[in-house]
Amino acid sequence: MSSPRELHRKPHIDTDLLTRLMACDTIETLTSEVQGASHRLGFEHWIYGALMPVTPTRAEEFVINGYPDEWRKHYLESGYTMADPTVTYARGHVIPSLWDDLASRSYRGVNSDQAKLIFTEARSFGLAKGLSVPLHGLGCLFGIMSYAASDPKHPILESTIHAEAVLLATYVHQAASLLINRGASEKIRPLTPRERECLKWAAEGKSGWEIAHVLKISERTTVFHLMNACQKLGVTNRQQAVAKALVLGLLEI
Amino acid sequence: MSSPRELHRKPHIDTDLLTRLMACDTIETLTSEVQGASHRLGFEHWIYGALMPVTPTRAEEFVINGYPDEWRKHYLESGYTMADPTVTYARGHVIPSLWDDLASRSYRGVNSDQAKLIFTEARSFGLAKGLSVPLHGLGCLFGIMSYAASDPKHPILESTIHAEAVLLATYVHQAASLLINRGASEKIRPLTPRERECLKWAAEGKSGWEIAHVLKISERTTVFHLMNACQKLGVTNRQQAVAKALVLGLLEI
DNA sequence: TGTCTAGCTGTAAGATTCGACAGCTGTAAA
DNA sequence: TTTACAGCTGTCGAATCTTACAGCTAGACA
Repeated sequence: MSSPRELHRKPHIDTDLLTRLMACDTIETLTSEVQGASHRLGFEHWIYGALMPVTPTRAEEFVINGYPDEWRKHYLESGYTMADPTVTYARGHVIPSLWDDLASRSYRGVNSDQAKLIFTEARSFGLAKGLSVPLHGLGCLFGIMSYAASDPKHPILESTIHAEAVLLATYVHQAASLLINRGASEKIRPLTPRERECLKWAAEGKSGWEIAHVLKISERTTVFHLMNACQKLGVTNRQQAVAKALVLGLLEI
Repeated sequence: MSSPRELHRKPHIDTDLLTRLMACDTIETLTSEVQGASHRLGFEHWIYGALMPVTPTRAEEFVINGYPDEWRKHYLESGYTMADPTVTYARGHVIPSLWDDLASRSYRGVNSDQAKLIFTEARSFGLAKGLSVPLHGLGCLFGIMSYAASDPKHPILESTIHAEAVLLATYVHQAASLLINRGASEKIRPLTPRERECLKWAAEGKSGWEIAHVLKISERTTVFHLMNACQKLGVTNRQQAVAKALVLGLLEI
């Protein structure tokens, strides 16, 4: 085994930074802290985005970034989000990837030519070498933290900066999650254990009569609990109740 | 901005390792590779676990580990999984945490005394200082990669080993996901666009009649599509179809 | 003691879904 | 040309769900 104590140097990303990030209560302060941390890793540019579900089939974006305004503007006006290989990559992967690697192969049938165009254009805006870190968890569909350096020879993979960028990404993800949830308007009254049980069995395809027998209560009572669950969730029927409870993580296994 | 090129040293976790991990097609070879990588980070012991959903409300564990057999045996026999603070922490967080920090605070009402007991016992088996990395994504409910060193003075936070442990964890998560999916028995025929549309609206609480009007087709046709979707998913009703499609990520937003 | 909540139960009418019957068009691959 | 499949449509009876009505027990809390 190697002797880590002799190999270490002071990391760029430490728990002090985490404390500062978690203390951010506005988008501006969080952006400023992330900007500083990214710079210390040698990246002039960065962007964090997360897709938060608002209904079972719709989601809204949360984005903070330290990208050049002109590039960001051009990107949005061109509708690049859906064609961006870093975004499609992040949806289905967990390991970070260099932009160079993403440019050469296409994921999920995304047009490879357009992918290369996006990276070429990005380079012309000063984003020469990039790294994208997929993010998952905390109730978001998926998220992404991308870093970019103007120096095409930035030694991302040849240094521990690669790893530190991943660590910073998780910090930002957690901090952003706090910010987003702080602004969450909809507050759902917690479900009772019985309501959760009934919803679970409903999600397993059981009818009211079957749930009643499993829980050894009357069918009327399961209807009662499921109706209460529907009201608390603010939905119109069991399908939607099951769906909403699932995406909100209310039916913990 | 700092000059990363002058600060870097060769990382312990690199893309060569990633390539080797992704090439593993058995639990044994994967375990062996992870064992080596953990050792290079100064950790004698490690464990990877993931909870994969098999139905909307049930999941099964996938675990590979390089823990002492005696400790693993005692852990399982004592039923520690549900009380383990690292596990409950991983479920709701994305940033890595030292065991020392987990021992001092309790999450989700987990008995703090039992938490401390687990860590104390672990130490007696040679797991003195530990780090747990939560993992999410790739269709699992949540996962965890824990590292432990027998040296209570292992400089986890004072070095970039902290960050590299996170990077390695994502590599293992991706590699394990490949292994798990390789053994996935149940293959679901892909849903047609119409079936997905109908399921989406069903998840939004719409009735067959309403979906028909939204999609400008007859009610009979929505019933037809939803019935086909139920057959493909192998479920008995719409509730279960919505639930299963959601957890399998078939209703992409 | 009164109020709140969780949990429980009943009847009944109307809306919705399920399941099996049967049959159409258009496109694309073999 | 045949085959396959996506998409589409119909009827009908039975099962299930939704939503009214109305009322019970037990424990927690002020």
